[in-house]
Amino acid sequence: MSEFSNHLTIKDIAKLSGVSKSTVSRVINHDPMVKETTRNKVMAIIEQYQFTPSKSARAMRGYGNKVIGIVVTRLDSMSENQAVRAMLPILYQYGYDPIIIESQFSVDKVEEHLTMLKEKQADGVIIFAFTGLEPSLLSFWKSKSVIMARSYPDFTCVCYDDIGAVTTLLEYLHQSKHHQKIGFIGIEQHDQTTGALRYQAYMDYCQQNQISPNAYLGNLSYRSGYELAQSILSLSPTAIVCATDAIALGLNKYLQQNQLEHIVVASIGNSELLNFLFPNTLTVELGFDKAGTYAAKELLSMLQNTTLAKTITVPSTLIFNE
Amino acid sequence: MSEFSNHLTIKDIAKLSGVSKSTVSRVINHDPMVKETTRNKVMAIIEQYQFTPSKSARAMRGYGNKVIGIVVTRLDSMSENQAVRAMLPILYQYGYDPIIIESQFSVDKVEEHLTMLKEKQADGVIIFAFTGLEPSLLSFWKSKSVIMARSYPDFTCVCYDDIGAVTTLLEYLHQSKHHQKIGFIGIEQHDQTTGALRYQAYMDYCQQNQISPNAYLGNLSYRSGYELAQSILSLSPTAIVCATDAIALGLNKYLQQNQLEHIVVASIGNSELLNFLFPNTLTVELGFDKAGTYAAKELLSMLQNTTLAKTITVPSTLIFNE
DNA sequence: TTGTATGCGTTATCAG
DNA sequence: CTGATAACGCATACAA
Repeated sequence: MSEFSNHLTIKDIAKLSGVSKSTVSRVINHDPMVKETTRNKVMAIIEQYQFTPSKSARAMRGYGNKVIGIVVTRLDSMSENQAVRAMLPILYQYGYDPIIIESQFSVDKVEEHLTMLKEKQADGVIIFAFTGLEPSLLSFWKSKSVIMARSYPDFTCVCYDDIGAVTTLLEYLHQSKHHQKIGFIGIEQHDQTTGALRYQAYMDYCQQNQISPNAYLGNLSYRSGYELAQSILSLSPTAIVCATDAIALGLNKYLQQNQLEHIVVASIGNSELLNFLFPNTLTVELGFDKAGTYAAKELLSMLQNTTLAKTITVPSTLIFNE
Repeated sequence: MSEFSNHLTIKDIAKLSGVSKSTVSRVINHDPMVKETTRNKVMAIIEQYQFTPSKSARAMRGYGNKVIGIVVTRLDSMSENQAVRAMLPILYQYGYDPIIIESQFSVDKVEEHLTMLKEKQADGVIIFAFTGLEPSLLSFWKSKSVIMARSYPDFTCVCYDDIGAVTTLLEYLHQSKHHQKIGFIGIEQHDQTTGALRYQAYMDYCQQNQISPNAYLGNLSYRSGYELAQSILSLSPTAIVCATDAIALGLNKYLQQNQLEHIVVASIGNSELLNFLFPNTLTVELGFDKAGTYAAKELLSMLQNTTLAKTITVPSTLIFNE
């Protein structure tokens, strides 16, 4: 009767195989103390009935329902995607269920998702930060979270080397290739990292090396790069550094349309697409996948032994296309 | 003593607020039968101690740990991404935890993930199919899964209108624009949908309309489109249909380099990128987001009342760029 | 309206 | 080596 309810428990398996609940439990948990023959007997029944122990029940007994939340800004962000792809295998390996959520750059959504994760009693969170996200929101998670792409005091963060990336590009263009007139197309400064940090790095380098700055700031889109191209060309630079691959794409398109392909374009990202369409672009890679790996491993170690907060900066690397 | 262990239970809350466990439970579950005053009393304690009932324990009591697995081929696939983004909000709304996994086009990985989900007692699965994936693998999930992008008998599937998309493009080029020499660059036929189906649709249309076919098949990459461009041009087509946006990108690049921009390019996908770089490309949209919505809703209704398997084909729509 | 007792499916402790 | 039995944290029929 009650056996028909499709949902078998160890109790049923016990009855079916003529042993006690305890023994079934032992078999399930690979207790070495059970005799070969009984183990086989029980295993047979388990296989036959396709039995799987109730996850909820064993979770209650400590065999944790380990889940960690990953809050990305957008699922289709190339950079975050790469980082997430690096995290997942690590998380799985340690028996965690990653649940991925989109914030869509909305603080409200983050809050909403965070309380949801709290209710679900998630063990930890990885959050991709964005402009406007205040650390106060995250206070509850302080000891069990890692923040991506931004550095907050008292939190564990994994950052990209925005400044280093820009500087590397500039040094290469200026010192190795002897460009003197180097322009910059970036993102408006209300974006703290991709915007302000990269712009500042450019301005700083200019000042320290007596280069007269030639910079324009727009937004994250391809179009922005395209539209700002004309302005920046008025000072006839021989090289232009772009804050992102998307901007470089737009710029390259403009240069191509106007037969200005002798101008060197440099950018940050190293996306496959840019590399294919405009292989001459000089690029520096920020290390998104490495960042993902760091983040996952760091969170895991935080969850085991309470380590103290630190900020990891992933090194950027200059790419030489063949 | 034992109260210090940070992990409070309703028992503790009960003691703290001078009521019984049951009453606390009632408050938590919004039982309307509890008196205002006692509710407030208990709520106060709950707030004060930031108490959250054990997820696992209440899961065991039926307040289910609803989780559904989403197996994508690659997290960074544009099309799947779009579909997934449409699914998530729906799933959340109904209290399900989506857990996203990558198959990386490997049957073994799918199998591995599927048993993992089975162990976790996931309630349902959405799988993005790929060439080589056999329905036999999915037998266990038959009544609680939806397959994306491919149609298997006896399973609930959400497919794209590959044939319709190609036909729409051809009809427009041939009948409205009177092109007579229309080429095709596709994917090799071992890919059943993007490859074989779209190719067949092209061949069929050619045969039915006395167009002499001019088709080449490669792989999914930008480069493939670029490399096949030369071959296809030998028959000097006036329009070329591409199986995907990526191919169209490659083709467009070749045409641009060789000043052949008078040749009309058509493709399937309608990605923002292609639209920006080569706005003259004629595109048809497959409806990835709509597919995601369908899939999620369908799975949800399957999980409630056991409906019978059906295949939904998402209609494609021709896009007119301004 | 509230408290008591019981059960959910496991695992852990202790005898046997 | 195995079998009773007591937890685990919560929900609920039943009693008060």
